[in-house]
Amino acid sequence: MATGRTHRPATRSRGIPEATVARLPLYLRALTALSERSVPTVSSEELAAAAGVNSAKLRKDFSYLGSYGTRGVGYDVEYLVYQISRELGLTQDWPVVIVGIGNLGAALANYGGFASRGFRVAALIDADPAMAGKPVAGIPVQHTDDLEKIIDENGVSIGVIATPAGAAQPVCDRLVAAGVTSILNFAPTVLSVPDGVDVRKVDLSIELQILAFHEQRKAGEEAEAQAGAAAAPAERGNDDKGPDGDVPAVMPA
Amino acid sequence: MATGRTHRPATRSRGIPEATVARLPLYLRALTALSERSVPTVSSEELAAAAGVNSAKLRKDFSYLGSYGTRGVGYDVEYLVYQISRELGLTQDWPVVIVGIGNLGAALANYGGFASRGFRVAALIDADPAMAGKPVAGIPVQHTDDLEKIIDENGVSIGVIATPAGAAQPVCDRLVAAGVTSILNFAPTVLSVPDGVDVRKVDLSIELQILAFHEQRKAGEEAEAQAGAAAAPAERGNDDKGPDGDVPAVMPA
DNA sequence: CGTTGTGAAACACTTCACAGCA
DNA sequence: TGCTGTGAAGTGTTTCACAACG
Repeated sequence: MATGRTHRPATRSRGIPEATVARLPLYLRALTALSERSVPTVSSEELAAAAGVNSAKLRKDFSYLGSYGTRGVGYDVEYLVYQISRELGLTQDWPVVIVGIGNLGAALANYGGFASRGFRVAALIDADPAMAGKPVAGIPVQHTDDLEKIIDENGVSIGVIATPAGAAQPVCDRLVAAGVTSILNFAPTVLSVPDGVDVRKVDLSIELQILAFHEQRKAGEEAEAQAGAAAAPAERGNDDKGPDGDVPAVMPA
Repeated sequence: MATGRTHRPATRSRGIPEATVARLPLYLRALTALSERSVPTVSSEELAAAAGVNSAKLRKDFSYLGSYGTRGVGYDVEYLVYQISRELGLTQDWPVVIVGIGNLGAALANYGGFASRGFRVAALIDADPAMAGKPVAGIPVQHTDDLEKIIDENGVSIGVIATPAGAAQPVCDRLVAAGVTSILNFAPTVLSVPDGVDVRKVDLSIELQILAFHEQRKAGEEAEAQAGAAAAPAERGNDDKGPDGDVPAVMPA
């Protein structure tokens, strides 16, 4: 996962577990694909496969939303798309600003997945005066000086930070002061925000580091297996990282 | 989510919990910053603050690695940097290929956070013949046709997919067939891979959708509080004397 | 002292397994 | 009959709280 929370869940939603919320977009994506293929209904088994989870989890997740299925049949695709969209708040329009229009900011501005889900890039903001006025993804870049005005005039409550690490906290502070209450942070730094403001982060290098950890472990296991260990190879592995392996670092006493 | 499961007692195995592994890069980043400021030691409290977690969790996490602290003093910064790096496998060089050199791929190629942590962009690959030979981030783009050869010659085991959704699975299949065993997927699609291959995904729009969910909830609470109205329809059974029932958060009346 | 390291308790999430309904 | 919805059991994670120790 690529993400983190800053402080308490505060209100534990309407009883919907955070883990479930995090999967709703996944279900929505799978359902949207089915909808485009005009599939009328889908079973928990099929939908789960399409979303990459197991069916018991999916049914449990849906049970938090309500009883939207029909026993013996499955779920109505269109209806479920609507219910999940509503639950996620995607039936309304969310104006978003992206701050920091470098490579990543530009990629985000161009990313089609936003517009198609109720997110509208209301403005692009960058500190470089040379960028001002230059269109990126068809939207003219504006200067940081006008940040507060832009937030205010567009009623923006969600901000995306794609600046260098050093600029992230000051930008964050200004966004929050201007009324933004949700922030998606791509800068590799910990942001501190007041209570009531949500921060999620995406750190590209963290994901790679986690992969490297498992990759290293695989290599260790191979070597070990080769060395003659019997090591029962797990039947039925889903996605599985074997237990031990790897050179002993320190045996915790 | 590419997470593993360790069935089997694992009594003595030094299995580090997945949640802990996911935080190690965070600690490492904080420690690196301290190291650059030549701070010699740090307490769990200070380091936890810098990493954005609480100190008990941090100590517990470190306890899985070994006893690297000194009671009454704290942790030696340099030593801890080394231990965590080693644990994550960052003391070795990881050649990585990026497939799909659009906006996002280019952003990734330019991202400094990789190189600084043992990841080396060994090659950039794109299906567009017009891109071939064009340097991005100083690295010439190569054509998809040569994918297998590139993987093989560079001993690549980690691949990054930044292609459009439709191209992701075929690219994934080829990467895996060529020997890649860890994949970081930016395409908004579920990849299926054989056992033994790790996939982690980063979906930009999913993060925004999660924010929208919470944002909507905030707005709802506000309105509710203001209207002093009693709660929502709540069309679902949910009796169960479950954990803590519904959370206060909203002061009704 | 002050801070780590860690059992034990609390909590969160997942999976099982099957009753109940269309 | 086939599939949903869900208690209950199982597993993983966080937090508490304090003994151990430099």
